[in-house]
Amino acid sequence: MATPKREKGEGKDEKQDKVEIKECPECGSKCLIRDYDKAEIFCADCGLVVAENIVDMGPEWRAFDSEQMSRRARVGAPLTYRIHDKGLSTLTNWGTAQGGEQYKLKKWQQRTHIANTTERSFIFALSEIERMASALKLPVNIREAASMLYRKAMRKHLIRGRSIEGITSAILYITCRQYGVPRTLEEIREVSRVGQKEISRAYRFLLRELDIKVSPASPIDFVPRFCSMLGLGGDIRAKAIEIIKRASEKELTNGRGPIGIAAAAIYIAAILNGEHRTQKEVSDVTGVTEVTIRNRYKELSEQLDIEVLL
DNA sequence: AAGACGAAAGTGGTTGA
DNA sequence: TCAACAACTTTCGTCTT
Repeated sequence: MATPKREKGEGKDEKQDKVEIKECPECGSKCLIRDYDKAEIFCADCGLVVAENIVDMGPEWRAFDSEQMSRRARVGAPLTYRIHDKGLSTLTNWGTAQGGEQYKLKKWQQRTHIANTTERSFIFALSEIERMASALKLPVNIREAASMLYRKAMRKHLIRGRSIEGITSAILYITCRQYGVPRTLEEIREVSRVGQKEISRAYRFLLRELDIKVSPASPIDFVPRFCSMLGLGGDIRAKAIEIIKRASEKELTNGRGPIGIAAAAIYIAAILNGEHRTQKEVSDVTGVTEVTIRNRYKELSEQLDIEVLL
């Protein structure tokens, strides 16, 4: 796991109006994520913040931006599942034909109907992956990996009888994890059209059927994104990661949820660096409750001898 | 008034007989 | 298959700033 650090030649007076960066200077991956809200580019693989303050947005920008945000937050009109083949299949409904040309035609229609619908659902699945990945701001290589995983699941006939929404959501969840930039189940659910229960059902199903092995997510993997969402800079991110590493050495993270650990470490790191965030703020971003943040941060500060003064 | 605290009961997933 | 179990959530009253 690469340790996040500042980019080398980051001069103070270096004007960074337009930044065009193809790959991460740290790990060389093409996993750069451009976060317009926080105006920074960071690497999805190693968490390195490649560039900050890309655009200097004035206050007026904010208003425009929030409008754009709410538009982006809407995931699109609800789909109509029922009318997808209504017109065509009723065209030649002379259903009493038993043999001859009409029978052959009907058979042919049934076959192409099946081919059309599986193709349709496949196209729909890919567009769903694209839509959700876009809402989650995932880099292209993760989208491609997700599409490939869907093809694989299709080849093994794992799709039939299951909702495309559940499968595609679970596939994104899996792929993000595999690429070291895990999303929480809740984040996936927010851009999905189905509930958490169905997503995790599909998730476990896919892991079993494709026998994919996913190592449990490390709390560190969540830190860059959560920090970014809280408006916390690189120093705090580094501090939080250091806390997690020390906790991990003392085996304080065993059996604990990685998100809770990450949330607590960030909470502590922010206070230590004089940029206090309330437990509620951290809770809203991470999706774990304030109670869990409290419990984890009590454990961590106690066991690691960190003085946390509010 | 808001944030932090912690007890107690409830939930959903994992494990082991 | 079922019950025990651990982690986490929900809820809520209390203390602190």
